[in-house]
Amino acid sequence: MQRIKEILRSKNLRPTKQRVLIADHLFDGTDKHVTAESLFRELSSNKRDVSLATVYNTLHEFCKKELLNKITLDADKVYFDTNTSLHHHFFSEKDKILLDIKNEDVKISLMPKAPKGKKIKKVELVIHLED
Amino acid sequence: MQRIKEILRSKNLRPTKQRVLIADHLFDGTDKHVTAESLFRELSSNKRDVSLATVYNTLHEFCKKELLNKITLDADKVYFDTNTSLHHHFFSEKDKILLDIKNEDVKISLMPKAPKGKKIKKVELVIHLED
DNA sequence: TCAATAGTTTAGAATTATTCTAAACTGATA
DNA sequence: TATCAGTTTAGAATAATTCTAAACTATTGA
Ligand SMILES: [Mn+2]
Ligand SMILES: [Mn+2]
Ligand SMILES: [Zn+2]
Ligand SMILES: [Zn+2]
Repeated sequence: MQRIKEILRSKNLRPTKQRVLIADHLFDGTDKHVTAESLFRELSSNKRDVSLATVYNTLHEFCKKELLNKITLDADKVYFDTNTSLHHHFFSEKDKILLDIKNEDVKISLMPKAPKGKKIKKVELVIHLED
Repeated sequence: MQRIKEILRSKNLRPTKQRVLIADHLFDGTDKHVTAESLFRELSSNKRDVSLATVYNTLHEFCKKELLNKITLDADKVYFDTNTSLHHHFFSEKDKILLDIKNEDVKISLMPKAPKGKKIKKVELVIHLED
């Protein structure tokens, strides 16, 4: 719990009850891809300590502070990735499931150069799956 | 106009007034990335010959018949691509603009293998841009 | 210790892209 | 030309997300 509070403080986020609960759930050491709804559901399975609005607020703040990465490859459902290291994804549209691809399992040996006046912010490889 | 009707007939789509109007606009030889709204706006600039529901219906049908490709990389806005050949995209989240990357400008020399029981449907490289 | 306050949480309303429904319409066919 | 499957449509419904504004709370400095 102290570890979680440290993480929050280090990002200038007050360690409120709700943020600690959310961060504790998210940063438990296992990589996760959550949606606002899935996270809200998991948190409120027992007690209702966090509102949906706070889940949204917190996910966005965590993104801004680079504790999470936002992934949008499905209309109407944004995923948040606790694995903030460089990596890619498999995506099964049918199952709505995201799987990590380790960065070393992909090699892009030729990349186009960015259009004039723009910089490359992120290179995202999505491998869409079917059965 | 006859060319457009041929395209539709070849896909077993009745060349209705609305579909011809839409297809004529989409398949004019230049590659486009449209949204339902943008297409609806462009079509109804003068006369109102097509309803928004029909725009949605038609875009989905054209996708099913592989006259278009669906691209979802922005929550709440689906893009439809008239360029159905193999290629990738730059995406500027700020401008909400998609730019084609020619397939030969990208080389992926190492690809992970699909998870057991799944096949690779599509490999999508999205290069996110910033200023 | 505690008051002040900036930051945070919240319920519920609003927004918005998209889908659904069911009735009216129309292109193809015989 | 009648028939009917296929198509279009307005408007309602849905659903993820954002907004609003009032209540709450962690922090801080007196
Ligand atoms: Mn939507
Ligand atoms: Mn949405
Ligand atoms: Zn991931
Ligand atoms: Zn394209």
